[in-house]
Amino acid sequence: MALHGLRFEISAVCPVTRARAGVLHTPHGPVETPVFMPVGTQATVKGIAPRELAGELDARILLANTYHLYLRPGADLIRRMGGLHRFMSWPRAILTDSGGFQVFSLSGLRKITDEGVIFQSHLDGDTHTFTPESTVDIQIALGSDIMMALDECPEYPVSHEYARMAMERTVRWARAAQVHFAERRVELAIPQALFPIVQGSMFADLRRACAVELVELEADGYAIGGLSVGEPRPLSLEMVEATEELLPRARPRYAMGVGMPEELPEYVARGVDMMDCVLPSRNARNGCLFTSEGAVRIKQARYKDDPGPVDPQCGCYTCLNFSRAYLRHLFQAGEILYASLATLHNVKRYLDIMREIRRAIVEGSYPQYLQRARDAAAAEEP
RNA sequence: GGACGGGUGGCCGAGCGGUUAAUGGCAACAGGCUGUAAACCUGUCGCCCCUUGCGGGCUACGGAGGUUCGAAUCCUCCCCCGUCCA
Repeated sequence: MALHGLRFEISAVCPVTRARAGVLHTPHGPVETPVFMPVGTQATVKGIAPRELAGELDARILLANTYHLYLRPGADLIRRMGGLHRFMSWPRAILTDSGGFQVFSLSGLRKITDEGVIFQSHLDGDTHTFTPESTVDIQIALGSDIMMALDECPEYPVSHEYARMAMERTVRWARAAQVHFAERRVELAIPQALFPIVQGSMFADLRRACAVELVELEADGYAIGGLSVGEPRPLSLEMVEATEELLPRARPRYAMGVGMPEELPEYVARGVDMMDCVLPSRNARNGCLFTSEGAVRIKQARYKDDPGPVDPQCGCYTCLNFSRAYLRHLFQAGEILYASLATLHNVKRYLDIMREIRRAIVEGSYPQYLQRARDAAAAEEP
């Protein structure tokens, strides 16, 4: 049995769906799952202070990005400043993405080889190389609680042949990362965890093959990556279904980069414990607020003189104190407070959804919850 | 009173005889955003018409005339605005 840096306790299991509720015991505190992890790419969830994240929002874990922090301000600097937690004054858990997604999204600036990725910085064009080993080292320097193995996230659509090649490379990289990490873990006596990432594009056979290979690593947890890259929504869920049953039940599963609010219960129903997505924060800044009654595009003229709160059901600072008219005004005026208030609300919405989901699982009523969520989502269809 | 410089679509501002309903920018409006190159990007943006495809009609560059096949662009007068000189 592998030495797990991360204890995962399953506290309740849905008798009908694949959903389960648990607690992830990280070096920086417990994380109740299913969990949504707000994205703080550059060591900040844009627009929200850690005081709010840990206080009102009560987020237990954030995402940060290896690629961005490596380029700026540099992993070594962050290490010298006491590590990422101290640097950004976030005492709770942090998961760092490996930079694999940037390999995908910066496709014009990179070259993939078996050894790793050669890419150009989007900041100054400098050439850099990421290898499975180097990204582990960077993440160790950052001091994240959960590190991700370097992977290749293919675009969509892609041929079966290419998807297979990328998947096999991702498996090789995951092994290399795991071996390197195992050495470093013993050497440094660090409590961090490392997740490999299941790839295989939208081909169930490749997803399964990948999962089988990765499970042999006896990793701390498993991520399902390469979703939400432009494919039809049902495909994402199918890929999770194809993968999930092969992953060890005792380990956390992380669906990377998903999803829309109404999709969250669907992933959980398919056995996903962890998710992250830029939607709540990015869409907030771009004028789209998620509410219990669907999306409110606060930038629309119809809210110009709307005195009501963004979401009457929401108890966040924004909803308790400000009108839609005021928020729209702030958005129109380009005021920085808008981003802050809007992001606070959207992230709260996501975290609230996850808390509702968890409560339903624990109470044994998740199937009913899921049905209600589906009905509500269907009612909001145009 | 005189000398210059100006008045362009919601605003600023190009154009200075013809493919100009009129470059740009801003504003406005709509849409998009899924491990964040994103406080970003795309589209629309005079009015009316069969949504018919680079389609048709009307009204437009301070006002009124004029020159010309053709004018926001040239000429005349008038009205405003700015700067300077008395």
